[in-house]
Order: sequence, then C-alpha cells, then structure tokens
Amino acid sequence: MTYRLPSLNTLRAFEAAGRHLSFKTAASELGVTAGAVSQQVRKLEDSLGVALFRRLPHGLLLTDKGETYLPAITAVFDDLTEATEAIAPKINSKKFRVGVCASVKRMLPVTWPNHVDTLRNHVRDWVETNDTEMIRKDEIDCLVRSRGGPYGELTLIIIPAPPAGQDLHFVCKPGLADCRQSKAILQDLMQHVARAS
Amino acid sequence: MTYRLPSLNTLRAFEAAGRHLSFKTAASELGVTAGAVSQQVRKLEDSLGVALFRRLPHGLLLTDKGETYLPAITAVFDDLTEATEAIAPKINSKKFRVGVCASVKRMLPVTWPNHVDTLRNHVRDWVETNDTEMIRKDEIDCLVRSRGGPYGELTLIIIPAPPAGQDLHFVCKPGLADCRQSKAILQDLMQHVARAS
DNA sequence: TTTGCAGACTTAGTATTTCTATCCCTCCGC
DNA sequence: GCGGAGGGATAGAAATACTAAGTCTGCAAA
Repeated sequence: MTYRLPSLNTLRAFEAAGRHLSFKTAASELGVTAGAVSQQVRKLEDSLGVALFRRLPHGLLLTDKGETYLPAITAVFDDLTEATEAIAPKINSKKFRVGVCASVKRMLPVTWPNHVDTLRNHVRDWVETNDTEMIRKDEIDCLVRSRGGPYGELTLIIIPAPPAGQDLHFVCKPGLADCRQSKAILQDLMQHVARAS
Repeated sequence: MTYRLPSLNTLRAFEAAGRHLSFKTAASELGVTAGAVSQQVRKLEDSLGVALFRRLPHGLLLTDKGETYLPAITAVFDDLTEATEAIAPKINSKKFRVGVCASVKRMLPVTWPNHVDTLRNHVRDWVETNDTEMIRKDEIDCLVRSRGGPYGELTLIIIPAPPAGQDLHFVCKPGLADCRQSKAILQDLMQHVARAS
C-alpha cells in the first residue's frame, strides 16, 4: 500500500516546536532558523488542513489536534530511533563528535579519547576547531574551548579550573548537556583541567 | 532531545523495495524511476553504514539487518498513518481522485460521484483525462477509460460490458485494486456500463 | 555459443524542496 | 514611547530528489 504521509521534515519541525512551544527554541535544537521551522510547520498544517498551533506574540500553544498529534509523533520518532539503532547501533548519533580548541588540545593526552573505555564509548572522534557554528550545523556535537562567547541559544557548561588555571567552556545544543555523552566528556575534562594547573 | 534519523524519503524507498524485493516495482508504486529508488536506498545504507539489500541481477534479497528493519519501518509508517488520520481523517488519501476519459464521462450522470452516498464517501473529485501518467505521478488514484494499454506495472481491471457494449478499463497502481475505494467505484461503474448498453 | 532481455548501478543535469537573510508585525515590559 | 522577543512573509541561495541515458551482470531462449 502506498503511504501518503507528511514529510518527516515537517513532522520533525512540528515535534520540536510542540515540545518547546516555541519556534525559536525548536530552531535552535534543530540547527536551522526559526523561519525554516515556521515554514515547515505551516506546510504540515496546510497539507493536513488542520491547525496544530495557536500562535501567540511570544510563543505557541498547541491546539486540541496538536495536543493529540504530538505524543503520537514523538512515539513514532522513538520507535524509528529504536529500530534504527537496533541495526546500526554504533553509527547513529551515539558517539559524540567533539570540537577541541588548540589550547585544550595541548592539555589532552595524544591518545585522547582512547585512553579510557568510558570516553571511547561516547566519543566518536574529535576535530581541532574553535567554531561554534559547527555545532549549529551538526558537524560536531560539542565544543570544548578555553574562552569565548556569547553562545546565544547554545548551552554553556563551565568547567571550573583551580585558581591559577583557566576555566574551560563546554558548549553544546540545548538538551544535550545532561546526556551521558556530555557527562562522560565533562568528567574526563575535569581531570585534565586539574592536572594542567 | 534532537533526533538523528534517516530521511523519511529514504525510508519510504526502502520499505517499498523491501516489500516488493524489486526497485523497479517499488518505483512504480512510488511513482518515480527505479534510479531514484536505487539512489535513495543507497543513501539510506550509506547513512547507516549497513547493507539492507543484496542486489541480484533480477531483483533484491534483504540482508539479515534488512529483514529486521523492514517490519519495524512498516509499523512506523502504519503508526504514523494512524496518528495522522486521527487528526485529519477526511483529508489524507481516503478519497480517490478519479480520472475519467471522455467517452466514460458521457456515460456517467452529471451528478457523479455525488448521486450516491457510498460513492461520495470514496471519491474526492474527478478530472477528465486519458493519461495514465497521472496515476504514476499521484495526480489521480485511478483512471477509467474505454480502451488503451499497455499498462506496464499498473493494475488493470476490466469491467465487462454486455455483448453490444464496450468494456471499460479501471487502471490503478498495484495494491490499490482491492481497497474499498476501488471496489465502490467499480461497483458503481458496472451499473453504468449495464445501463449504457 | 550467441543474443536479447530484465533489472540494478552510475552519472550529469534538471526540478523541487529546504533553508537563509531580511524585513514586517504584534505584544509586552520598562 | 521605546526596545526586545518571537512569529510571519518573501525572495533568493543551497541542498536534495528525480530523470534520462548509458553501463553492467546474469539468465533464458534460440
């Protein structure tokens, strides 16, 4: 049977906007502009002939139909993620690509991230960079740098250094700060900050 | 949490090819060329780093991972369809768009398809045409004509006329012949064929 | 053995979709 | 009244999807 379905892209925009009740925040999470999210959601609504959001001056409210649709779509994405991970568990987004600025790079062992298993299980590879745009573009999952900002909608976690040392900035997209990849990386970095001072 | 997922378009190509074990037949069902299906499936495999099919000279076999993934993806599409229909039941593909050639049009009442409820519930609208390409392009769901062919991968149902009359051809995509929309249309057409003779 | 056919693969170009940047609007707080 | 937040609209740029055409392989028929 041929399926007639909304595009996943429109559904992705809807789901993120529905969770955040904000096109702006959803855009930040998805790494696109708010205008793109707005357009995709509008396209979804037009194709369904149903309003999914009520637009307010400073955010969104879900309509009744939106309230019905959101958990179902979230479940669909969860199932899709599970099914995909079942066949490609090592590939799909489970290991972070880490951006590391030059001064942080000098602090790390040359074997990083392969010097301990826990880190190896959460870091896929790293690249030397100081460019936060790479986060927005999904080219890296987080960036570790010694200074900088402002980070806009990106999340900043400060890794405090001892008094004579230099705090580090761990920067990632909203929502990724608490995941186990970030935690493993942060834990490891804290040890290196302590040693570098 | 940001989802990192294959594009629905690649999944759609995979799912259809997996059901048919043929890019060619899947392409026909999806209304694109076999080259497009091949590319999309290849793109999916590359993004996952997993082979989903073994290519044979005259068709496909699913790999073990392909065998695992297919039913899960089919279920995802089913769930997505259900969720979508729950909020937009009257819009989404439930009523057929019917193509009708000129001679068949003359056979039908001017009120067609609105002269009976059953038909009105299954036919969204109709357009005068004799072009089977419109089926492939999803511009119409079926075509009713008095002669023609060959139909390639499209399904042909012949509506037999009494001896002095002209058989009709009901043409649609594979898989749509047995659905209730087609049945309702066929039943109605049989009555008109009988009356026209 | 040779030939023809079916169907998957590849490629370059075309068509379509998605995204961006920019401006506009409304609302709210100061 | 002004500034800021955030959604809306638009035109153009960028990315993706599709097509047409040619290539390759394997199989069946002559």
